[in-house]
Amino acid sequence: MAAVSAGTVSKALNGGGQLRAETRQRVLEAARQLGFQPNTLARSLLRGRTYTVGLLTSDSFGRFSIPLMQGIEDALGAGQLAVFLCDARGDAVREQHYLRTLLSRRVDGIIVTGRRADTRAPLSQDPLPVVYAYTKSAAPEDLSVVPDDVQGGRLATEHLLAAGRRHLAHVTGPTRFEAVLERANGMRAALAAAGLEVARDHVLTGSWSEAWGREAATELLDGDRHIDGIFCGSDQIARGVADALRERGVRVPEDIALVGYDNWEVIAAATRPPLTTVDMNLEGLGQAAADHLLAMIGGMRASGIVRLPCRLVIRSSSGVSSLRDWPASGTPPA
Amino acid sequence: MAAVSAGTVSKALNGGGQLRAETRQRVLEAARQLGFQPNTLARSLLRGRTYTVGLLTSDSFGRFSIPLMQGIEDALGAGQLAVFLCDARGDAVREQHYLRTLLSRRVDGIIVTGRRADTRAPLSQDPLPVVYAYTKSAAPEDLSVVPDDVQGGRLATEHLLAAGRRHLAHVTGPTRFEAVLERANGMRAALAAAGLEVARDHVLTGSWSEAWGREAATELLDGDRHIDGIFCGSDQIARGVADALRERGVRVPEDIALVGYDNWEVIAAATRPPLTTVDMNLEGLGQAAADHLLAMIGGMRASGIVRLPCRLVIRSSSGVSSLRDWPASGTPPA
DNA sequence: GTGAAAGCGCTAACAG
DNA sequence: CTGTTAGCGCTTTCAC
Repeated sequence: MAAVSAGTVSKALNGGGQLRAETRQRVLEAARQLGFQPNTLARSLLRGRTYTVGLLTSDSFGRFSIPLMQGIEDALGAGQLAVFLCDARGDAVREQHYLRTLLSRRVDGIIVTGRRADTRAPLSQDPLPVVYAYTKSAAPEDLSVVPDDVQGGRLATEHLLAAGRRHLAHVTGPTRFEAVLERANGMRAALAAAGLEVARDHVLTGSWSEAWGREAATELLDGDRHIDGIFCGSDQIARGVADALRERGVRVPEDIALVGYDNWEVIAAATRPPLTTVDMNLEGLGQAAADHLLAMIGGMRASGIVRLPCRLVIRSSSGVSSLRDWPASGTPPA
Repeated sequence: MAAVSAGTVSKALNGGGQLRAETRQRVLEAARQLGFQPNTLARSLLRGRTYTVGLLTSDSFGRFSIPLMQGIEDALGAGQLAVFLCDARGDAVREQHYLRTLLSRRVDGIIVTGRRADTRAPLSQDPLPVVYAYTKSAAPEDLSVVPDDVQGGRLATEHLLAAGRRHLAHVTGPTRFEAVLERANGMRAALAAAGLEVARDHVLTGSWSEAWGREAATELLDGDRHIDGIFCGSDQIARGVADALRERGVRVPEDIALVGYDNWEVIAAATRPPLTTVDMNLEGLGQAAADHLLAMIGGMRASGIVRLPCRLVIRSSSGVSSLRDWPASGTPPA
């Protein structure tokens, strides 16, 4: 239509080569009129790069995957990379199937995500850049990006200490989750730094549910323990605790200050009073993972475990009003 | 390696052509040893089909998108189709950008999803199969798959009627959502069928939040209304209502039976008492949308609005114990 | 039965 | 400056 050869069109559209401006205009105009979209497949075939990455969830897409995916999409979409979605549902066979699919589609790299930040078996796919996000690869030569749950636990505890609380309890989830241990360790570290420690019967482990939160709160009140602050391993637990306390006539935060974990908006904001809680900044984590992957695709080698800091979101359950510890518009330090 | 030509390899791997069994074996063995994965791009280039579809969320991936995506992935993954993820964040410019990307990548079709089942502008992309899932295209020649919210409202109401309740109220979300109107219409229809109607001051519209549920419950109790059943437009609202009722000494379900909407497990199951609620079966909806898309890719023409039935999930808030209205293992009628 | 050749849509290198 | 050629990895005729 522009009466030029295919090669010339290519140069015109990609801004390359030596072309007369008039010719370039003519081609561009024709392309516009025809609604011409260059065929990415052909280009990929030639270049050996697809500008596509695979997103492989080992567990189903859940609440944690959403912000993570947004962050990943953000970081990759800006770089014009497309994302292939693969939900293995925790099934190794499905995962293997998806892995083959991604390889045959020649993705430039893969991001593997989990439901909890626990350790998992590596993909063992030598020639391809892989980043593990919100899950840790058991292989030390892999790169994993996870939230720093020790720091998160510390953050929550320091906040309670800053609020003048000295008799803290911890109500958390099942000990088989690494996060449970790490958050508790963070708590202990913060207490130790203040010359305090947490009594053995002030740490209650159970499930991640509200029901467990209510049960644990009851147990804490029934014993003869003096408690003025509770750090909960999740917002769901914290909500259960808050409900049980209120129904027993214990005031939050006046009598007992409360800090949750996850910043699950729909839970944390609806709790009475709204929960101060630790935010793992999963969107930032997704972005960081994607950025690392891009670097690896670019030839950079990287391995080990990158821990990203959590931040505290302050609402009223902790009785301290102050700004968030970093500005909402800012990004967490990488 | 198998000492045959590329053409022969192709026939061997794809099971086509006339080959000696021994040759085929030799090729297969060599492919296995080499870990050979045929390059899907090259194949797509040739066939003119990519076995890939785009998933375009107009709103961010949220709670409703998860089951939807699972259903879509299920239906497509089984057919060996891959899914490109595009999150337009409700931004028309981003959406346009993604649309171009998908076209240049030559997807076989597109599924457009929304956050609420409301009407949206069509993609106006003539030559490509498109299905709208959990959102309705304004163009009648497009195909949209949405939950039947009128039927959902009817289901909830009939259940309350079956529980012997006759004085029903409705606490729901903002009237700008089509679902709010449709669910209310379903309620009215069910009541009319029983020779009843709902008083104007028994329908309270507000936001989708727990706080609104609490506020509305208080309002209902403070007025001099006799109410023995409340149908709530969402589980969050229902939870707020349940909390407020309990705190006012009203027993659920003995004094007032409660039915929610969404079957948002984490809310519905944690409510005291656990909520009977309407499930829109979004996973099934995703599957149906994907199946329709496959049919369209296969050459079938289809248009209009497909409404999929909701089902009732019975817990204790409605005071009726019975089986779900269809077996958990079954699939909803398409 | 198997190999050789052409071509999917594009771009890079080289001619002209 | 622009056109021609070759080739990315695969499948599909068509000879042999």
